[in-house]
Amino acid sequence: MNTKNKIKNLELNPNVSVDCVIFGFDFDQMNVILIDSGVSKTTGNPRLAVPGDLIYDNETLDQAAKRVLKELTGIDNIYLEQIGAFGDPKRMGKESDKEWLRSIRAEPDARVITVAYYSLVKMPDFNPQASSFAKRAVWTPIKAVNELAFDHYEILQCALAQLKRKIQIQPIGFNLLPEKFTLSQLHKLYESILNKPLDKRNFRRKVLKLNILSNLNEKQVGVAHKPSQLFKFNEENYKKLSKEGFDNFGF
Amino acid sequence: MNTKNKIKNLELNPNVSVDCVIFGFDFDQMNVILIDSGVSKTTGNPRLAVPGDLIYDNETLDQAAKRVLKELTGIDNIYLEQIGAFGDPKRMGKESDKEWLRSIRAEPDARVITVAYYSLVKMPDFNPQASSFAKRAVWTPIKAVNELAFDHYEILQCALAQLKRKIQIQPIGFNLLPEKFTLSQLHKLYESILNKPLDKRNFRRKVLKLNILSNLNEKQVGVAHKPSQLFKFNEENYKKLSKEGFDNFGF
DNA sequence: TACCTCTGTGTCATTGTAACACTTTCCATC
DNA sequence: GATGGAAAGTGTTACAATGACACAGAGGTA
Repeated sequence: MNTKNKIKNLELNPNVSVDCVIFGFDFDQMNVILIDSGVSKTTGNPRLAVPGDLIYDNETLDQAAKRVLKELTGIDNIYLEQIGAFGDPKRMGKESDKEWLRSIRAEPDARVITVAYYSLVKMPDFNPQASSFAKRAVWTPIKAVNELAFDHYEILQCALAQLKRKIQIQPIGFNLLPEKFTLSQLHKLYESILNKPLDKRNFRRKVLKLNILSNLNEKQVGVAHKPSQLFKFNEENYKKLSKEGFDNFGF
Repeated sequence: MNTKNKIKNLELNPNVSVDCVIFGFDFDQMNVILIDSGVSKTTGNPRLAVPGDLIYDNETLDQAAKRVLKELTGIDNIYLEQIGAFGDPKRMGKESDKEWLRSIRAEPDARVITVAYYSLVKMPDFNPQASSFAKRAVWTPIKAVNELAFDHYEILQCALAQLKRKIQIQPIGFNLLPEKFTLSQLHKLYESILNKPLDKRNFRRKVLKLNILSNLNEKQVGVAHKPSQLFKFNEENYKKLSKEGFDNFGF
């Protein structure tokens, strides 16, 4: 019998955690927020991970993901989408993982399954502020990520795969750009996510035909070349389009 | 502190379960396996659910799903794909759910999050045999399903949505048909899953162009109309096609 | 004023899609 | 053995989407 106080319902559930993969784009490449919990005594390297922690028994998984993200990075008010559950019994088996868990968990040996979430945010609007057991929380270029704690590298790869799939079906890319953006920026974003070059003319044709961009009739200023037109995402048109059974953003 | 014996590692984890949505096709409509755990004293109706139960601490989620499915229905040796995690704290809140849980769980009030899986099988090859706490395990037409225990109705709807998405990207439909099948059967299957009529000639053209069907040069026998050609799924061609970056089954 | 850099644009050939109706083949029945 | 029923099987056409491809324009910098 589990001795947790089920009446208070304010206790951490020792067996279920959530992890949040937060993507941002800096006009050059895709980035992800990682937390650093200090140097591992086992490996001598920083213990890097995606923000995540145990859930409370009285919150939904979605709520837990939002709460944990806020507690560890200060980031709030974003839409998180579930990736799936990860539950290999050995997912926390590395010695450096165990060392970390002993320092933060009441039951460091408990078997934990985690539910992963991801989200896309405008990088400049979200400056992660480390707190709780995170010593630092920083935007990291995805290409520079190699080893992460637990199974977080695998989770990141799943998140990337889901992002690729999703961006071909829904115009989620706009979450990653500022209010006003150029077609070139959008173009570069798609190339970064899909990790392949896309023909400029064909890209423009296709994205403009969708009719979900509004030309602001403003130009870039202060650039050392022909200034670009600025656009914004037209939410009303997108909603109309969605209702008509819109389903193809494929590039 | 959780008092579970973490050394033995052979105890059920009270907080995590798996549920399995198994689809089958009977040449007419889509079906799903439901278990019946007896009549609810609260509602007077049978308690129907998708097969599911708690996981053990020493098995992966995938292993748990396979084990649970086998224990409750006798079905073995199938590929299960994860749908996602469901973790509303109120997901087991109905009185009839609680009544059921008290009869089968050591900790009937524990908060349980569940990880859902789905699979497609050839219906005639799998006759579910109820065991464990399942009194009956039966193929049920999806259209006839209305109320299920816990959040299983929601899980079923998610499984259906995933099936629709998936069948447009991968040729998973063949798992639902016998070795030898006719194009009309395949056609009807797609119509059943996508829940909309598809033009016969266009469907045939498209599916034949993919070059993943082998014409067996055999005919149906004993039907009261022009007999149909029989085909089988050509796995080698499909594998070739996948490698070349095949990504469109869309209808 | 020459040059650098990125913006912005059109055509054509090919392929995919959606809509549409009649003949063929087998069995069953009379 | 003739008739009818039931599903199989088959082509064309108009239209939309795709992919490949190259050069002039606008602004800033040196």
